[in-house]
Amino acid sequence: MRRGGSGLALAAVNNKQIAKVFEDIADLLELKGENVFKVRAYQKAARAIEQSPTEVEQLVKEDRLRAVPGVGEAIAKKTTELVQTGKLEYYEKLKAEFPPGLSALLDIPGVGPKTAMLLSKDLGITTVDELEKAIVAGKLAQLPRMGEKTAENLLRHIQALRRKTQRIPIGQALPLVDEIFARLRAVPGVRNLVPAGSLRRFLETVGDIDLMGTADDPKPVIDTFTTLPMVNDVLGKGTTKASVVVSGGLQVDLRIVDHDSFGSLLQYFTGSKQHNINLRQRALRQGLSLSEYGITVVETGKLEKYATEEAFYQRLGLACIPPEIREGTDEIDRAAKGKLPTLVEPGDLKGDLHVHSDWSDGRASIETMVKAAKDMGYEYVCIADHSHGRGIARGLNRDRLEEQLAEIEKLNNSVKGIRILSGMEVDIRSDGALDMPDELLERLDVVTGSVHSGLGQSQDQMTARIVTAMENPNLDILGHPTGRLMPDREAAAVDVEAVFRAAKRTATMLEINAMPSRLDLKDTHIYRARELGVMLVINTDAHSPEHLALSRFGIGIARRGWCEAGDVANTRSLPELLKLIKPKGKK
DNA sequence: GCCGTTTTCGGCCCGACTGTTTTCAGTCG
Repeated sequence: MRRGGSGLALAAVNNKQIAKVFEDIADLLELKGENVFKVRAYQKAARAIEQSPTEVEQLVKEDRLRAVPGVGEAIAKKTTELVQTGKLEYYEKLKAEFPPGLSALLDIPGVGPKTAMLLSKDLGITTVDELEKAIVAGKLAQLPRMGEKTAENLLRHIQALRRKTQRIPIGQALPLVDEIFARLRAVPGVRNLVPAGSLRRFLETVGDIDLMGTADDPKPVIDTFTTLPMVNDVLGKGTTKASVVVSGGLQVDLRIVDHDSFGSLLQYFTGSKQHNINLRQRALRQGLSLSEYGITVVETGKLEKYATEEAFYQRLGLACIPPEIREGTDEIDRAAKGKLPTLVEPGDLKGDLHVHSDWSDGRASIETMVKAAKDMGYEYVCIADHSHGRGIARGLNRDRLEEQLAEIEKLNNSVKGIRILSGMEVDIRSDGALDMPDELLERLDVVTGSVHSGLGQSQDQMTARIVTAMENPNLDILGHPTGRLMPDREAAAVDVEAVFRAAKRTATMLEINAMPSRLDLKDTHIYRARELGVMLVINTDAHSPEHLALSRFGIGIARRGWCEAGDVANTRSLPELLKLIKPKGKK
């Protein structure tokens, strides 16, 4: 990243920042009363750019910007200006047309562009605080189409907005859903309980939870749901759906429908929004109109119901698209051409290559961890304790590592049905050196290298440090590559593209760390790594036997990155896995 | 502003709710 006071300095602009500019532009154009389709074009481009697995800076360099869906001539030109100069004149001019802060009014549910402009023009309101004061002073009712009820609702929404809880990580949401479902399954006649929305698509955080199900009689299911022990507040309760707030402030919606229309409903509520828009656009060309109720043949007006998503997609000439990739990129085209990936599944994993024991900071003995791995049905497991640089984690020095190797050998003779691989999660020191002599690392089956200290290094330093480590022929896997720890620690400044290219060159695998607080190799990272032909590995970083089951999170995020079993090293049988490690010239 | 298995122009997803209306505009998911 370059710094400097001069306007000539090139600003590094990341995808998120570019997307934010286009979202802002969409808001401002909306306020301006521009053509809604133009507004939507900016919104669509913003989303596509945010989700782009490749940094836009890279795309500009390679002149591939137009390949991003929704980016045409005008937006490509603006993006290029933004990347090259760090500024966008069009945006600056547009912003100057409105009082600052006005678009923040759009965050209030119930306030759209028309209302925001009305408030600004007639009452001079440009901030949320001013709006609140005006409502309390009873000034709102004098405006056209604004009654007492509207004022009351707006006030409530403003207050709710202030205490709104943040999106919660999927690592917290999923166990909560498990618990709710366990209780709802006890109700007779209930079937098909599944989460929908962002949770089903396995987004790393969710804003609320949508649950779906079918039942012979919805009433007892709804009743059970609204009286669950974790429910703090019931927002609404009807014959087929209910909304509650659970402890922690998270909203959970449950919808119970007939068995025969479940497919279209689930499809609709799974989203994503852009996926559904694209799907409907395509359906219209086939003379079909889609809704949550089913598929309507436009010509005859006849509604067809679908009990399963498979049948729903099939009617449109498509294979059923896995929820994790329904993000409105090119998944529909791929489905139409029969070129959907066969995504990796939990049952594909044959081992875990990053497991700690009580030799360092794990909570269980090697034997206990190994038996737990065997219970998972694994063929192999790799003990990877910390190196001594991690003093706080009781990292192993060379003597204790020697002892541990002897212990593993002993256990391999006594424990049957699973192979214990020797390994280590060795610290990558600040200069890129590994925290254990090469002659010892050479003797290990699998070596994972991780950055645990000096996380504040500059991007150039951090990138060079990691690349240096990967150039060590003894390093097989780069552990938790960006170091993000939710919710407190941001990813380290690292040039992901450069690291991935170095991984390819040095045949180093990248770890998809399944620990829900990490998941630091993100969906877009995974997609890009695959594109570059980098081998991935899904590990849990388990510190106790229960942690081994967290692999579900690694699988979920890998699926969002379009990962197939072949992209993941630990879906291979042991001999095949060892072949992947060999080419680095060890032993 | 984007985009093309009818189109380089003329379209652009769908249904529901709310509050204010006397037939609907605005907003949401």
